[in-house]
Amino acid sequence: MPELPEVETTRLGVSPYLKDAIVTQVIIRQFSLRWPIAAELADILTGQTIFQIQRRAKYLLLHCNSGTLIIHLGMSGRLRIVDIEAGDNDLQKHDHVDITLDNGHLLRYTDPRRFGAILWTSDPIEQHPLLVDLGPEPLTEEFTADYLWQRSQSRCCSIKTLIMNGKVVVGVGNIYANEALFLAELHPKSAAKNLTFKDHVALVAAIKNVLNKAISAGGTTLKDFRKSDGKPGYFAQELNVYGRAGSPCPRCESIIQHYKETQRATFYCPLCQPTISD
DNA sequence: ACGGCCTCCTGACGGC
DNA sequence: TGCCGTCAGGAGGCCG
Repeated sequence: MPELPEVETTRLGVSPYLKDAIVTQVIIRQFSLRWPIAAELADILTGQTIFQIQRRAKYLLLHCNSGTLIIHLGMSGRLRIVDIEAGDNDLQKHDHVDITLDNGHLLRYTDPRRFGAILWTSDPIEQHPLLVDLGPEPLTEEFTADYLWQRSQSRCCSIKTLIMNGKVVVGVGNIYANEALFLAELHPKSAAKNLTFKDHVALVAAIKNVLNKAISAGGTTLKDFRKSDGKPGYFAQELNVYGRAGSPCPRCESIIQHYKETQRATFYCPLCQPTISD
């Protein structure tokens, strides 16, 4: 589930419970995630106060007294807040980590595919190897058409590959890359360097637009954030092309096409998103 | 430096 | 019903 809007929704949902809470206990049931959870994590984290919950790209950063807990949800990760008293009853398959707090709640990390990560660092967070080379946040003023244009000029890759590259801009996953290219009326395969400046203006606006809308839609699920596990699909009815191969384009009713672009499912409208020739 | 392919893992779904 | 192949929202690592 987690693309940037999901991670941001998660941050908004868990922050009120985590902020200024003290960790009283850490239970790790499964150490084997993308990278192994440090054996000493429970000892390190217990007793720490969580001061601030930040998001950078798709990483959640829990700033504590003596360092930062880095959480990534991978493809299938979720966080939820559970009442301590309900804790054992609520336990489900793939609930790998519990972080118990002094306010009667615990933060529970679930991840069936285990592509996610939970890492601790006591170094300055911006220098962490996973974060140091990341591009700008798409929803900040740093991410402009001028910037993306400049980053396109030396590239041979497709525009879709470019906007999904975290060193260029973070947080644009496969769904929103597809959707943003539809809104900007650009073929995913277009060579980045062949697009005009005007194309970049449209694309940057489309990326910001689709991410903001998805975050707003996530906000509506926020209400039942503590209930079950907020089913996905709340933004699904707003998707124009993703997952809609063979269906009519919502704009012109041409049939949505489908292919693989660097191993990722890619969808486009052949009429609205014309091919750019080299 | 860059682009493309592979990989980690479980679960859902479609075809036979 | 069950078995098997295919696919899935991420992204680091490796190779050319």
